[in-house]
Amino acid sequence: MPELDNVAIARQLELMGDLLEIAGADKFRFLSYRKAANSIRAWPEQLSALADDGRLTEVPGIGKKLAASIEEMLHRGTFAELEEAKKAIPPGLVEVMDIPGVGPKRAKQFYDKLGVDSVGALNKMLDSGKLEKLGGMGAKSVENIRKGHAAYLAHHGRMLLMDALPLADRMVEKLEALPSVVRAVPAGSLRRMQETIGDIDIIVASDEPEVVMAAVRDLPVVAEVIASGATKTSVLTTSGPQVDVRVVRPDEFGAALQYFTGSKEHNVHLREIAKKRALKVNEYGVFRVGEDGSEGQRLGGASEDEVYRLLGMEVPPPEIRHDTGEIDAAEAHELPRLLESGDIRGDFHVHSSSTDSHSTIEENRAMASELGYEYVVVTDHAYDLRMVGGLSVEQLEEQWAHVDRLNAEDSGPVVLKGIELNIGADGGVDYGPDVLARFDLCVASLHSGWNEPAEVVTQRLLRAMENPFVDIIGHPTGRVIGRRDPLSLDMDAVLAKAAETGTIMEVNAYPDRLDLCDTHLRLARRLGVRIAIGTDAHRAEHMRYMRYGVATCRRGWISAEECLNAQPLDVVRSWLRRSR
DNA sequence: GCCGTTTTCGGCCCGACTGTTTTCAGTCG
Repeated sequence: MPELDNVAIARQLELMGDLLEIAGADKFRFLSYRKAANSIRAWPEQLSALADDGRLTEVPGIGKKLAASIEEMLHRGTFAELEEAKKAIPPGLVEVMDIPGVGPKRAKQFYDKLGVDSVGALNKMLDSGKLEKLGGMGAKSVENIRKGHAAYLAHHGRMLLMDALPLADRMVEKLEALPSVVRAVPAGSLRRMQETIGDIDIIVASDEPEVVMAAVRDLPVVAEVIASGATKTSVLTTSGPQVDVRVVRPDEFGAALQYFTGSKEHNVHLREIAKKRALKVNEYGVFRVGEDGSEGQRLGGASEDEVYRLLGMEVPPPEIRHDTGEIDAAEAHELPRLLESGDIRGDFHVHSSSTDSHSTIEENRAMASELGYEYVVVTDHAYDLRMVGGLSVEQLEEQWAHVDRLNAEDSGPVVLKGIELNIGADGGVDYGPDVLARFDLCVASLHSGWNEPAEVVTQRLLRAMENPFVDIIGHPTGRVIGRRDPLSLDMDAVLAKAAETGTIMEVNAYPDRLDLCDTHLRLARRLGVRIAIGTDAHRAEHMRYMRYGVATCRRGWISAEECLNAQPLDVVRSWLRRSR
């Protein structure tokens, strides 16, 4: 019986919540499953370990009942209630709810009346004309679901942050150019810098909403207007993603930005706290609630600072608003000062044209200079990755001589001699200690093993970390977002070994990797493991992806003190294992 | 199903837009 990790447990609870919702269960009952799943996904320890000590109920949202279900899951791989729920509602119906325009009620109706139990089955019904005959469904509703189904097929799976950010920036720029617009800011998952984005939310401050709504409908990137009311317009853009633009009065801007930045879980928790203090928070401001429960005096909401201040809190950075501890920290005025782009002094993972990059070491160095860096590391592929021209010792000698000349020439950023080693089947690396000792630093990465069991991959990684010349582990889980699952690894064991050996863990900033991810980073931080961001640039421009690495670190609560990139060169050297 | 400095019972966040409803339900965020 393979051990269920936290994500697997969270998924089962989410499925249970979805099935309960479709079945028409009490709202707060199914919400409690989702709430528990949310905190489990972010929990730094494995629940299997907590269960052994009888500490499951320490996780917020897990009570006696869910603790028992989780114990059962850990033993049997599933739990009785879920099996029962699956008999009542086919799990395929859950996916039908992913179609815009179909929620739990309609999904249930389609199943009960037409036997729809999957997206495919719904597609057939769309063509049959039977949907129109159902109660409460008119021609327009069916047409909306038809469009939703098309959008689901075309755009199922979310877009990468790097694809969404430039589109949002362009739209914001156009809107801010309007005379009637005071401010326009992207909110939602984009502002929280999530790895992937579903749709784009933009909040606009203006006293002339109708002018803004008309302007949004006329934006050149708009392919279709889905809905357009007095204060909200939803459009499909030519590149695919849906964009929702909301207009608020300038004195409501902070409240609206806070509200639409989310996350949903963060906001729910915030409003609970407000309510306990006889306050109400909505997208228009913070209000005192009257004795009779009526909405009383408006206390503020022009800025986000004001909203949180009225609740007695510091402002949590958008990246950490997941309701995974940031609200407690904000109330206690104990939020960490997170790493910022301005803290970054260099890049620890950059390839050159000596192997498979399009850019030379000089071009990388020029980019480092443009970015204001003090140093940049060349980490070309090592010998064993022959496929991309991994370097022989002779080629390395040439590169080192070249780097020495560059560093002697002028006063640009210092180029460090690095390498991206391959972790072999036995945990060994490409070169012997005599060669490894000559690098300034070594990154070591797994480039194989996607079909190996967790124990094997974990052992390879642990072995590599016992090599005193391995300074940094590159893209530790090997995932490629939307294309390749992470390696199955015992991350607790890996990070414990990193703490023990002083090995630094990489945050690979390449936008479809972002590896380590936020949850692993929070665990690393707890264990005292240090972090290095590398862009894995394969052309000099890729070094600009550093912003995605910084965002990932921020989502993992990493501060400048914990990040190698924020240190001056002499401190960098002192953190490396080889210098101890 | 969870949770408690108002509570171990009775709460649990809030509003906009759409369509088909003749007064509101469903969906979405």
